[in-house]
Amino acid sequence: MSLKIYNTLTRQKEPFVPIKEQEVLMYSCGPTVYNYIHIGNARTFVMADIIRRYLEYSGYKVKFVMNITDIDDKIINEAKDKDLDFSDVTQLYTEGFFEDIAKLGMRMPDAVPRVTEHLDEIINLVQTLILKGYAYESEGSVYYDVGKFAGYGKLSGKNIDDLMSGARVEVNEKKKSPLDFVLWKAVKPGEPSWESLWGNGRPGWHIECSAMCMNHLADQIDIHCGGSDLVFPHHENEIAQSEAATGKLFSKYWIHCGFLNIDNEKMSKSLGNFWLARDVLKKFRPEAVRIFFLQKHYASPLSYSEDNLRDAENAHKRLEMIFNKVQQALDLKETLGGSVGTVAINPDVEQFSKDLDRLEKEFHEAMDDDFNTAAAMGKIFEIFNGLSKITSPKLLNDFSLYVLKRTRDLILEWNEFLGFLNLSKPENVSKKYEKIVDLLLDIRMDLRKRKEWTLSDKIRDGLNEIGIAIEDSPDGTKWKLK
RNA sequence: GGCGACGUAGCCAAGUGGUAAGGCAGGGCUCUGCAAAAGCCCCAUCAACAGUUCGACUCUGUUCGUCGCCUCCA
Repeated sequence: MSLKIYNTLTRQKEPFVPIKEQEVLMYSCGPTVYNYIHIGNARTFVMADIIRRYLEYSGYKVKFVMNITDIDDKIINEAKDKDLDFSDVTQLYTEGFFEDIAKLGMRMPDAVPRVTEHLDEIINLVQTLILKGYAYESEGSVYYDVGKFAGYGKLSGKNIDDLMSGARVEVNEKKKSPLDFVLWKAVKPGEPSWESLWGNGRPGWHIECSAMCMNHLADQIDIHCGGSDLVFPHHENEIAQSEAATGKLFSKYWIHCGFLNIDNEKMSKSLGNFWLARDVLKKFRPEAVRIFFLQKHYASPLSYSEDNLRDAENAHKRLEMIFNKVQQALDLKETLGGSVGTVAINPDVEQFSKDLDRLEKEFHEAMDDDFNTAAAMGKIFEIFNGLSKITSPKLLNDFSLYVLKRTRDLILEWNEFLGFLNLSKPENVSKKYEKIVDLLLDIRMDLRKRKEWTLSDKIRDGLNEIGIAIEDSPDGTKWKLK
């Protein structure tokens, strides 16, 4: 089975066929940097990153661009409130954005263009639209003449008449039609501005994405993505601008990520019901956040709650534990220099091996079915459930090790785009600290041998209180930080 | 008002015209000085009603409920 993608433009799932074979040009609308991103924003960015990396895993060469909008009303307002220059605001939150996406395990896009570095391209594009008759200048501003573009509304399924009748658009005498949107805003006193053919001003919202997309990718791209709230007007307007300017189809596929809801309402900065990604990440590990996202299809709304995050974190802990057991079994073989018993093939291991073939196939089918990560995660949990049964040291032999290694490698490959495990080295606990804990456990072991339970439990409870969990097992006592 | 999405176990959530993945929580058991951890096992008939069908949770219609877009928003 090959990849299918739900395309907002056609309202159906379609086979994915890029414009150029094996090469994918992909653009995602990035943040407007007037604040840190919230966890709902993060969902969209993480899903775009996953799609990008899954495409790479599937063998495509992907060029992925995500813009940063670093000039707009909200930024100007934030700068005024804080009595800062607008560039101080954008610098702060741009850096914050990079920190957040790194923490979330996203890879940097191939390019992260900023609006303020693309004024020439934007002005040229606006000029092209004027020359082609799709835009007009009015008192130093330039507007897009929506009525001139025949395909207006094709992405969002709206038509101009409906939009007119239900118009909640502000009346503006400078515009021919209330639906016309601004490409270039004439400067207002005290606001940052740039020179243009129409006097000083700044770009409107929408035009920057068209300009930077064309500049960093091409007139025609394969995938354009963003949150569902961008379908109208942002993406609709991008299409109008880009296609009017080039006469070509702008993006072949449009992918939209569902909202993150909170208390059954869309999380949004304007409603004030949001959690900053960085604050969520203080409470929950990044892998838990990713699993939380992955367990629901990207296009559906997802409910944020600490309970849901906690569930995902518990699930992650179990995956991590089982993965570590597999890793330990494989390490053990290296310790033993490759010679482990040649016990007869265990039926459980054999069964798992068969299941794995099936689950691997089903995993790929799920991912190829419009990036159904929820179903794909189900397969991963099934694999881990099977794994937990066959990591017992008693079962180790050449066959089981072969199966474990194959599974481990598969998990590592999938983790590359899903990111449900953290494979970086655990935080270094200082050697002294380790030795002190080991010493205490050594003493406790002696006490236990003498059946001095009160004292030995005192050590256990004391350690537990300061965040060190003790587990007695037949192989000795283990400890870990909680 | 226009357009769209959704309603699956205590919670989260896949999926399908032939009798429901997975996660969390919960229960039982094993191990164990106790505890913890881990392992094993158990845990739904798919909002309601009507219709199409040999057969529907899956198709059609109606009802109820929830949410989103149409204005800044990932």
